[in-house]
Amino acid sequence: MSAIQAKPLRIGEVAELLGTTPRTIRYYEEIGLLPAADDREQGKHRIYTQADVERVREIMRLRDLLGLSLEEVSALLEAEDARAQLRREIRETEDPAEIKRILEEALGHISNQLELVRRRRRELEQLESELVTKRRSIHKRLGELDT
Amino acid sequence: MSAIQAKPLRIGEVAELLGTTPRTIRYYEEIGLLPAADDREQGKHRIYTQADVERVREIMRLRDLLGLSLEEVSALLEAEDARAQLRREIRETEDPAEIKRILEEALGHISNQLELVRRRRRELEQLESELVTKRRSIHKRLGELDT
DNA sequence: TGCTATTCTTACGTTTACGTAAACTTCTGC
DNA sequence: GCAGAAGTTTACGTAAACGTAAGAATAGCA
Repeated sequence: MSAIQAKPLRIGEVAELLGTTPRTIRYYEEIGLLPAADDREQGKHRIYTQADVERVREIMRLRDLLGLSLEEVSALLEAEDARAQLRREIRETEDPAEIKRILEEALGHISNQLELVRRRRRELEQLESELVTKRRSIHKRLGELDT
Repeated sequence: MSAIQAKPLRIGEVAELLGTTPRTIRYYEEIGLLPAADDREQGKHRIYTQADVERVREIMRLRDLLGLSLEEVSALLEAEDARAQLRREIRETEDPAEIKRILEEALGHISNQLELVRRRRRELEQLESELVTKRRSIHKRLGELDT
């Protein structure tokens, strides 16, 4: 499974990949949405892994698709990060009650997100069906025109 | 069919109905998104019909659901208004070629919107299925915990 | 008719999410 | 090892979409 680690990217390449700008990526780091590599010396170039790219993509997706503010995205991702951390801790825990608690909390978060996404999807479907109806009506009139 | 014309509303009532504020509604009028009743004298209260409410609702829907800027919403609604106007003119036109042209233009606009909506919906569905997968994996682990 | 809640107008303020500029530094290819 | 492209830091700028405040006017109601 372990994919070959793609070559590290620079900020401009990441930006182009995602259809955004370096400024945006720096900004996300600035407000804590992206982790700042703590071993980067002042003035040195930032480097990004594939995982970093995915994270930025995820940020933009939540921002655009769900219309969340960056602060909301932040809260959401922090919760996810916390869960990821806990998942690592789980490996060292033997207490099944504790594991269960952690998993159930994660479940709660995911269910909440899912609710959000589903509500949005339903609203979009509503809008879509209204448009389809409109379109059909136009088609009908165009058809009548030919008779 | 003709529904009883509900009583006219004041700006605060409209705002509450839609979960927004009077300021927002005035702002939409200010930038031309909402028509300004031309018979309202300076200082008099604005009054809104049910149709007005629906228009504001539509604006907010396009804004939130599709993530359009108010300028984009404006362009989109102006196109719709123009079509509505043309539909009225159609009744006075006998030239079928002209009618056809108008209808086909409308069709184009609607199809564009539909594409936009569908793309968004598909993206949301993608996100949704990822969340479902995550959730299932957690459920599975919770299940294993009980054995 | 008077009271009070609501609205109006005007105008400046605010937040979010970056854009832009400048002066300097780091990388990378040759 | 150097030229040029890309990146860094700092700091001010900005556009969109309203928020807010003040002073005056209006509208529904007792």
